[in-house]
Amino acid sequence: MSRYTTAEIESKWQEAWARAGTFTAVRDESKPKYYVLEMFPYPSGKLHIGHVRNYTMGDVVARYKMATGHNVLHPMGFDAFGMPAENAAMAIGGHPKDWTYSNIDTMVEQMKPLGLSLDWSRMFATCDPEYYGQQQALFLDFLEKGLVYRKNAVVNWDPVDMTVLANEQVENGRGWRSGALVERRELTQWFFRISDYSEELLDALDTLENWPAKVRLMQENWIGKSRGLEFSFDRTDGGDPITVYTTRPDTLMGASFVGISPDHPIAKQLEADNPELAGFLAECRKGGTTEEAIETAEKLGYDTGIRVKHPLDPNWELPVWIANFILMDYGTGAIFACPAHDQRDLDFCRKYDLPVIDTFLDLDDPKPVENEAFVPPKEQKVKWINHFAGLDTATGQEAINATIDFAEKAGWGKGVTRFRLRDWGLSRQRYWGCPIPVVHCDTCGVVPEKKENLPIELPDDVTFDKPGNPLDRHPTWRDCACPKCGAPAKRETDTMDTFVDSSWYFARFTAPRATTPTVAEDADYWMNVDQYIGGIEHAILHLLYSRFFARAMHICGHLPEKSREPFDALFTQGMVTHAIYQTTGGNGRPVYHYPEEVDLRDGKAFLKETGAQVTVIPSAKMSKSKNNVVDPVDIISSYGADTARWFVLSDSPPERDVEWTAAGAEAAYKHLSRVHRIATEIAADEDGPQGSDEALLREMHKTIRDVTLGVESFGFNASIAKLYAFTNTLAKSKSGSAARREAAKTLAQLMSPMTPHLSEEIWAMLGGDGLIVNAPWPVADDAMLVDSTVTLPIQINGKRRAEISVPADMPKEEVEKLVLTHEAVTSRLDGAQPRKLIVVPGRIVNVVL
RNA sequence: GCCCGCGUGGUGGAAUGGUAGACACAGGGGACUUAAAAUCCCCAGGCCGAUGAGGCCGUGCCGGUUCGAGUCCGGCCGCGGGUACCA
Repeated sequence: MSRYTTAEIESKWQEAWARAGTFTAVRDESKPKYYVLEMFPYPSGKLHIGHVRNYTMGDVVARYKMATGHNVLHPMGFDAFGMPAENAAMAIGGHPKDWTYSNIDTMVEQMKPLGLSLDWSRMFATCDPEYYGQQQALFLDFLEKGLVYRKNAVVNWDPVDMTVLANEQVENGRGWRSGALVERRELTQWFFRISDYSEELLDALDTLENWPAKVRLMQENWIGKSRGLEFSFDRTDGGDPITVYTTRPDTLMGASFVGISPDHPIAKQLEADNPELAGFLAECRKGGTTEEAIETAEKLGYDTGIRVKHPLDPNWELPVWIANFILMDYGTGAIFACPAHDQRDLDFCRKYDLPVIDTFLDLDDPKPVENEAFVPPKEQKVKWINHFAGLDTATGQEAINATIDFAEKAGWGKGVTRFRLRDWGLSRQRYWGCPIPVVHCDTCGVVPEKKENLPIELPDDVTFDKPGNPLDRHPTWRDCACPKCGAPAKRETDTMDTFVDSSWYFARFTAPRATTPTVAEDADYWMNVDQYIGGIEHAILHLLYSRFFARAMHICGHLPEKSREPFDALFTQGMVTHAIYQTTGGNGRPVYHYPEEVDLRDGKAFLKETGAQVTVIPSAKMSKSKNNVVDPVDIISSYGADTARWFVLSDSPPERDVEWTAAGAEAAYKHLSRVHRIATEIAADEDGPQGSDEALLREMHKTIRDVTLGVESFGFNASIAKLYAFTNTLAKSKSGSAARREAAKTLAQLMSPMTPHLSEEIWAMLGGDGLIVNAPWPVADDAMLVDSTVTLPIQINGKRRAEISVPADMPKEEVEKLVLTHEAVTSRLDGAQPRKLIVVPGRIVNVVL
């Protein structure tokens, strides 16, 4: 009997697919196209079991679509620019380019044995000059269409290293290398005008029916459309009025002070001749730029001494404070505070002893605010105190609308719609990214490069021995001629955010070698991505930026109208986690151990070498530094690719995190061996016993239905559970050999998206036509799916007490009669009539006593 | 802080508002074997009961809607993701 020898089987079929060119995508108008895409990886150097899970899911979809008659595009590439390459160059020497390409080679080598249905001929890395040169062309087109501009924006500034830090390089407000306190500093940066598309990006979310609702909701909140009132406070000193924006104008009678951002022009103006204020502002500018850092920082305030008049009462004066929690980026950078109905304002007012004035009270419990702000939902009716628009009881929303109307009629304010979404800053003061193709000329200003000069390539001769951007200190790269006047000029040394690279790679895959960003025929044929698969961590930024880019590319003629939304369906998969094994070293610091160094006994873990007990931290995200990363190469070499694929799909629902266990991998291998053995037996048993076929074939058709449903709805774990069950049925079946042969072939087909090599092997063994990868997907016969009898559970007062077996089409009245004579019911009814009898045909019966 | 998720046996998990725990792992028992491996069969949420019949409890916690809630609603707790320069 042939054995399940994975190495041999897997390479054999991979060669067969390669010879047949099975996965090379070619335009073919006679078939419906299907574009499956998994978010491409960052080339960290090692393929991670999480990658295996992600790509296997995409592969299941791709192979299933092939089997259902689609012309499939399933490409792969690398998101290859970014900080880790520069960090590696700083830490261990070498060049980011060499590090990156060597990592890519390694990862491709690790990916190929998985037998993924990828069209490798389309592969590229975003750091290929052929790719980023086309990205520079896009940038120039965007510039021409007014989609890019420059303005000031704040960055994390390390005052010791004299360099800009990424948010992740700021730890507890300090630079990760220098340890210096980080400051927020302004730099001139390039921006994409994504906020011009706020309304459209928001509205179009409704059309993305095949996206997870949670992702649409997150994007909706991120875009953050709000309606509010904009108006100005007049200053008592005659200075320029202070314009504020508020979403709660109904609370104006509870105003306590006017607050402005530390970055507000008034603050900056006062700073010049007020050293005390300058000190305060310096304090405000400490720390990183993240929203989290700003929101959770201690609330600080400074009374500017400026006073303003309340718009509804000229005798009411309010102080103007500078407060560190007010963002210059949102609204007008100035607010009025209503402490009674905003916890942050209340905390601030209590700290600085400012008045707290109630504007409305709870209908049921009308007590004034003390240390907890009263913030009811906007739909809740409340009791208004002295409302200027004459309201008594009304909801917050009604009051907001009434207030805006009132202010507009009175002429002192106007209702405006604002968005939280800010323009996308793309400048990075780093080397390993796509150079921004512009030149700074003393006479012409900022001048775009000529397209014929693209790509503007990164210079290779750079060093990372000093902090900062090596492009800035490169002796010759910066120097160039102005494309406009020819005079000596300087290149832009900022490179692009790596989110730019990943915002259009899906379009580039449709024509990866073209000398323009895209080619109309290819983009028209292959776009949109029919199924996009990736991590939930990309729910907002990557997906929102890509949606913007698709629109911008359409405007510039690089994508068709239909691609304004480039991803028709989105699926977000969970992470693969693994326990962390930790002991404490002599210096009291944690020491992390690899899984293979640890023995598991009686639910406890011990070091193999010393026998010392190890602390187990369960289900942590795999991380190189914690030594809990499982290398899929080991699993593939021990058990084969099909086992790795089968295991990452089984058990956990794809959208949820999955815990990797070696035992699970071994069990998956055992199962696949069993399937191989069963198929081998059936293949050898051509003239075996003839038995009843009906039951086996019925099960087979139900399995076709259930597995298909699972694959179509990303319920791969459910499909696999059905395949286990059907394998058990087949193993025990006493059916005739022809029926068993048909069942085994169908089983191989249903497994083929998950375990393509084993399925090809079994298909060949049982005399299937051609390659299984080209075989049409089995179709369930409806007639075989209906059962003639059903089991109905009988509940009494909602608790299951008995069950009856009835013909599936038995009328409700007959079921009721049967139930009322059932012993479990009569004994409890004790002669009385039930209060209610609920019969859900084919499902359940509930008797209410 | 704010936004979005998730929470079910020893473990991973299943369950269109309708029999909670399918399927699998680990575990226990048995068959085969000189023995082991491999394979095959059986058991298995907790408690009470006798290992039976049967009963009670049980899907993070508290409350609600419903004939019926793991599922829907409100409030908490815990964990995870994002928070605009990690990708």
